[in-house]
Amino acid sequence: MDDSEFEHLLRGADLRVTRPRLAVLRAVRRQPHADTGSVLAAVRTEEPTVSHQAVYDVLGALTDSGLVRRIQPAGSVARYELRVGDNHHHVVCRSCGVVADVDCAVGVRPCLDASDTHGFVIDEAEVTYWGLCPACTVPAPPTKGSP
Amino acid sequence: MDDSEFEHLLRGADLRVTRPRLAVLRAVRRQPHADTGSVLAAVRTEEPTVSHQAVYDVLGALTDSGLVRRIQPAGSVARYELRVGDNHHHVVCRSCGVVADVDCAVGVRPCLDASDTHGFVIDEAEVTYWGLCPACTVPAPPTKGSP
DNA sequence: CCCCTTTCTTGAACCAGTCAAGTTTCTTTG
DNA sequence: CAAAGAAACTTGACTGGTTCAAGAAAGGGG
Repeated sequence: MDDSEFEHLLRGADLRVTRPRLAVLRAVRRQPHADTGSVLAAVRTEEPTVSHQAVYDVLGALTDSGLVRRIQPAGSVARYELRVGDNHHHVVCRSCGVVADVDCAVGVRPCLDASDTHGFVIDEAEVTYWGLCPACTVPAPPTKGSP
Repeated sequence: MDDSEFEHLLRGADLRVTRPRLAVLRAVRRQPHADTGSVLAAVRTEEPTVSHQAVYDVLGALTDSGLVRRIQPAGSVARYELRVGDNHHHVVCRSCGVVADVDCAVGVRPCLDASDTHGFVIDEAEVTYWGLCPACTVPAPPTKGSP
C-alpha cells in the first residue's frame, strides 16, 4: 500500500486528497493500533504544521468512510488501524495496554449467531481477548527489579 | 438478591458494609447497564449526601472484587451490571447506545481459542455485538418524522 | 484559472474520570 | 462497651482526550 494507493482509496471514498490525510494514512500504516496522540506526533514528523483538530477530523472521516478502523478497548483511548474488512480481532494486554491482531479461529463472522438478540438487528460481532502480553508475563523483570 | 445478600457479598470480598455501597448495589440491580452518572443519581434518591467520588470509588472497589462487572463499549462511558461469572455478552445499539444481555450461543468461553495469540496469555474473551435495537430499527418514526 | 466546497487552523470549552487532603464511620480488640 | 486503627467518604481542584465554533486556506470540477 503506497501513497498512490492511498490516493485511490481517498478518491474512491469521495474524499479530497490532502497532505494531512496522506500523512495520517502513512502514520497508521507505520504504527498499527496507534492512538490519536501517536498519530498526531507521527504526522508532525513529516507535516509539522498539522493541527491536532485536523488529525481528529481526518481520523473521523477515514473511519466513517471505512478506510481505517477505530478500536477502543475498555479503559483505553481510541486507536486506529488500516486492516479493514477482514474480520480480525484483538488481544489487549491488561497490564500495559498493548494491542495485537488475532485472526478469528472460528472463521468468518465468529459468534455472530447470538442465542437471543432481543430483537436487535446485528451487523457485527466484535471479539476482544484480554490477557497479558509476553513482556508483561515475565515473572520478574531482569534489571530494575523489585526486591 | 436482597440487602442481606449484598452484605454477605461485601463481607466475602473483605469490603466493609456501608450505606453508599449498599445503595450502589441496589442501583445497579435496579438498572443494569447503568452508567456512573445514572448510578449516582439513583444512589442519591436514597442517600442524598453521597458524593460522586464515593460512587467512583465504590464502583471501582466492587469491580476489582468481581461483585459487579464494568462494561465499556467503544464510544460509551463505563457501565455496570450485577451479572458476573456467567459468561454472557452484550448487544449495543449503534443508534441510541442501549445495551442488552446476550447469552453466548457457543457455550462457555466462546471463541476463547484464538488462532495465533502472539504469545499472549489470554484469560477472557469479550464479545460485543453491534447493531440496531428494535426501537431504532423502525423505518420512520411515527410522529416527528422526516418529511 | 476561477469559484465553490471541503478541509484545515486557531483557540476555547466540555466532561468523565482522577488526585489529594482532611474527616467520618466501620470493625476489631481490650 | 469503648477506644483505636484502618478503610471509606466528602470536598474541591484538576487533568487530558475529545469536541465545538468561526474564520482562513486549498482541493478540484468546470
